[in-house]
Amino acid sequence: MSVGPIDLDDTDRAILRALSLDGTLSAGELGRRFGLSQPAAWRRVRRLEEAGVLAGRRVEVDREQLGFGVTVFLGVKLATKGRVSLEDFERAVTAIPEVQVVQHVLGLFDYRLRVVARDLADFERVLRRRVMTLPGVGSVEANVLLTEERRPGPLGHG
Amino acid sequence: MSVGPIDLDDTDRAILRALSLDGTLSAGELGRRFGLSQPAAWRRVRRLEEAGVLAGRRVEVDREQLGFGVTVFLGVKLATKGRVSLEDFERAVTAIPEVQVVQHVLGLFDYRLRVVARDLADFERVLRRRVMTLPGVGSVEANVLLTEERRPGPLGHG
DNA sequence: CTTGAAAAGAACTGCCT
DNA sequence: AGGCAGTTCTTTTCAAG
Repeated sequence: MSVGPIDLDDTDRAILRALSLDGTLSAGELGRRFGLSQPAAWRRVRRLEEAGVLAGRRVEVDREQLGFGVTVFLGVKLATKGRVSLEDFERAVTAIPEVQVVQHVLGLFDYRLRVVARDLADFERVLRRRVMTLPGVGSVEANVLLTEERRPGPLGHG
Repeated sequence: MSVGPIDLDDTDRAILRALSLDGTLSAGELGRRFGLSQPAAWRRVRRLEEAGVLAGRRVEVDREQLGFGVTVFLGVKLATKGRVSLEDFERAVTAIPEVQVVQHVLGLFDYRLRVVARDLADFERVLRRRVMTLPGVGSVEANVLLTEERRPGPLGHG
């Protein structure tokens, strides 16, 4: 797999930035934008994929369009946190379909969950019947998502 | 755009689930998996795109491969939260390149940020010189990401 | 819904500077 | 590294059942 440190030049970073916004861009289009031929752009993309920098391509599903208008972030603090209880918790939380993301974290909480629901009443059902009954749960804190903005993020020095 | 409620059948949901895992799947491959011809599968994908359910295609960039080994979630509570201070905060936070996601939330915190850094020393620099100096910041709480698992999430009833 | 075909475009290869 | 030319595959659309 990864054989060592990959160093990117400005063109690689421009390609990554463009593909982060629109994953459908073809090698030809990338080449047109950044002054490369189609094969040259294609070889750069393949190199980024082989290096593991481009880790995969995903579609973004708009949950609002599917009737899931509520997104809540839960911070979970476990009551007991031995090795076994972490595994129990992770296995159980993975079985809740409304949970989109499970993050094991260090700090005030032990886990952070991204949960989607149809509305607040639906969320309350998930919280009471699914989350609060998870094995080892101590305290749970919630934040309801209002708006979210994703940014390109850093790609290294230029 | 969206003209009303879109109802999906089991095949649509199967397609969405498959594309969430691998956005490169062709219409032909989707048809093979779910018992459709290539044009039939292609028409379903196009319908999902036109309905806005398939909101876009993105590449996933592995920040670890680029030397950003540390991801931290920050919960930010504002000291003053008038309309102006929200806008000031959002404009200023957007200018920090290390900030990947800005979420305006309701609850214990006002904003949640996803921040990436090269290491903890680098994160401390971002925290002290960039985040703590944002306009209107009250208290900041941090959780360091250990592991993260994304799941398909709910797509509606069957 | 299906199959088949055709046109366009994207991906990929080899060779050359 | 990059470009050019060519081949192959997929996508996209259409015709017809």
